[in-house]
This record gives sequence, structure tokens and C-alpha cells, in this order.
Amino acid sequence: MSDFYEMVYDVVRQIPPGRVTNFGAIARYLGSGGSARMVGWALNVSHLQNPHVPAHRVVNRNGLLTGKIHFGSPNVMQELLENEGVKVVDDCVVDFDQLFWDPMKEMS
DNA sequence: ACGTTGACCTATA
DNA sequence: GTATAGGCCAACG
Repeated sequence: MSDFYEMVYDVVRQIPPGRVTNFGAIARYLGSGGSARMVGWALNVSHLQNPHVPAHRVVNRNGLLTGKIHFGSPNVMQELLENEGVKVVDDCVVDFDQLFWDPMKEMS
């Protein structure tokens, strides 16, 4: 596996329950800068990884659950988030700013 | 090998 | 404030 993928998975796994983050933060943390798309690709195959990666905690900058379709069923992602206490309305995370988890600051 | 697509973001108008 | 443009790198056809 490429180091990029491993780093992405590592960061995503360290996201605390009930918190969410976006692709840009992860991309910048990895030093890829604007390569946020690569993060998406990494998460795309994340379901094959072991241990499982909580990709449901990763959303886009708008807090929209863009990748819900890749979870097998569109409702799975929202279910998981709500199960962790994250309110989701119309595929959007409520209070995204509060629940936002920045790897740069939090991991330091 | 080439063009298109993709769980996106930043910048400029 | 929204609209459009550019960039980013990997996978797919």
C-alpha cells in the first residue's frame, strides 16, 4: 500500500467518535496541499482495509455526505453518524463547525 | 498512450 | 453573497 493511503487511514481512524472532518484538512495535514481528491480515492478502497476505517466521519467542506453512496447503501453513513450523536439533516451534518476535527490542531 | 472521471478545495471575478 | 476557473493526482475505458 502507498504511504499516502496508510496516512489517510491512520488519520481517519484517529478521529474521535461524534466528530467529523473534511478532505482539505487531511490533504493539508499529509502535505498534499490541494490533492483532496486523492483522499477520496483512498477512502473509496477503505472498506477493503483492515481494520475498518470510519470513513463516515469524513465529509466534504460543506459538511455534505457526498460519499454516502459508496457505503453500499446511502442511508448507512447517516445512520452511523446519528448513532454517534451527530445530527444529520438532508445529508448535511448539523453544527459541522463545532463537530469539525482538525488533524493539524488536534493531533499536533 | 490519451482523454475522462472522481467521496474535492482554493482562488478569482 | 454566488459563479466560474484552475489545480491536483490516481484510476478507468
